[in-house]
Amino acid sequence: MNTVRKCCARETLIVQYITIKKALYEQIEAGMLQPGFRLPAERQLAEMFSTTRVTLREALALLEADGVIYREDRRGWFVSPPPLIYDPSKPVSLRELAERQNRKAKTIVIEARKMLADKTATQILTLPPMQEIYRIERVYELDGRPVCAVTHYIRKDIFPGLLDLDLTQPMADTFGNHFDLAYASTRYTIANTSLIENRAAVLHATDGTPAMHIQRINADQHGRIIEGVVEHWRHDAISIESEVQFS
Amino acid sequence: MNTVRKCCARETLIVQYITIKKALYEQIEAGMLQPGFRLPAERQLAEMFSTTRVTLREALALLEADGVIYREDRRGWFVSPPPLIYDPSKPVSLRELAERQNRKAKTIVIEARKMLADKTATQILTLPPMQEIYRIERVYELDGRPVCAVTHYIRKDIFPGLLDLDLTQPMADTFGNHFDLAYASTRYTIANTSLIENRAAVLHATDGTPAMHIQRINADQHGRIIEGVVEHWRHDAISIESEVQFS
DNA sequence: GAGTGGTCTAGACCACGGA
DNA sequence: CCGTGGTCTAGACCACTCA
Repeated sequence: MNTVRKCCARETLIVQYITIKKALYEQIEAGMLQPGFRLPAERQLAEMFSTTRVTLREALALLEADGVIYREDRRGWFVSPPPLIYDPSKPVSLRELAERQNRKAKTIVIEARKMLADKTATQILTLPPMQEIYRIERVYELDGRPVCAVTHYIRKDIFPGLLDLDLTQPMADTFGNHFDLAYASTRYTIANTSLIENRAAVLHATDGTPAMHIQRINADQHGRIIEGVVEHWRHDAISIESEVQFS
Repeated sequence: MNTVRKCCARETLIVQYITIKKALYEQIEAGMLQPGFRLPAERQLAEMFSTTRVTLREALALLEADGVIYREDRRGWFVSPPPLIYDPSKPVSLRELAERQNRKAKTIVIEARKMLADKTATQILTLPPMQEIYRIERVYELDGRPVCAVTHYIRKDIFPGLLDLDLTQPMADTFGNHFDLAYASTRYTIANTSLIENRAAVLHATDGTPAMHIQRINADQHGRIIEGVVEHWRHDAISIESEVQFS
């Protein structure tokens, strides 16, 4: 048994899972493995690298953290497609964004209902207590892969009857076409989290999958906060890019 | 032995490491554990939750992914302080940013040298081949904790003698005071990665620690690209927040 | 020098996916 | 129904940290 004993990343000693990570990475980068390609079974890979599944999975987790591969719950590991370039400072719908980058986007409605504003909603929309709002849960698919779980918190008093409209459309379009309101400004927050429970499930992800959390608070042309959006992206599926002029 | 067998996150069955994660999270949120507090030893925690170190570490990894705790290489797990609020669309130095948020920032120079532009530098600065540039590696400390590894790629022809100046100062100040140049626009990219090797070492992090990667390409008032900045933040230490008016 | 985290082994059972 | 990934056990050795 080729038991290379090592420890301590510090001294550039031999760390198996780093070695394995690099080996797999080279294969992928060299274009041997195309986006969407499924890696061999974990037990098989473990044997190929003369190690155990636990150690192998350390290497896979690293590649996942770097956005090189991703996991479908219980289905295996796949090579990540290039990320969608996303500019949160521009009011462009996902559909438009995807089209411009020659990707196919699809929006799926998971749930849409009227509800009493919970803590999150009250805070985001700066509401008084006991307000009714609309909450819409959707999933973005990119080239057939579910990559983002979105929750919209929307002012019910401003958008009466919203739930009767086609909720697979970009929200900005619906707001514009049916209510004559447009996004005039947005405040956004980006941080890292992990997917759990329902959010993981709708993205076919395992509990604990790393994700990028984007929250937007949108105001209309009258300066009113009309909507809060919380997005959880599979973090390999997205890259934030923006350009700013300083005045 | 309380061997709660479970499987599959899907059905909300009992998953030990999720349970443990939540238990620890509650303790922390309840304010029982203050920022900077060191968690008990892994073996101790494992025993407290009647499990093994491997499973316990799954739970810790989840909390780490959520930015609730962080790891100092070989020293243990600590409760994360609140993140620094960071707006990449504003030309504010880290020093100023930290001060405004009542935090203490310190910049440490790791290495500063003249070098032939490598692939990254050539690409970022849009240089012809075989150009000499300055590369400066620094580390940001926040309240005494190293949280960000920064690499500056700087046009040598535009900033002659830069290396003789005080490189612990904010780069914008140095550019302004000594060369009469200011940042006029920036293009930035945000993505996730993990820290490895040197970058991990300077932040006292373990190989594979999740990190936020921010790259900025800065132009001066004459429209020239003068500097590329690559930052790797411990991802619990930072939260991106910005506000935009659409025109 | 004791204790801790970093890394690794060699197994195991379960539930789900897909044939 | 088989193979796979998801989860877990019960150990082990090493190098580092810190008292």
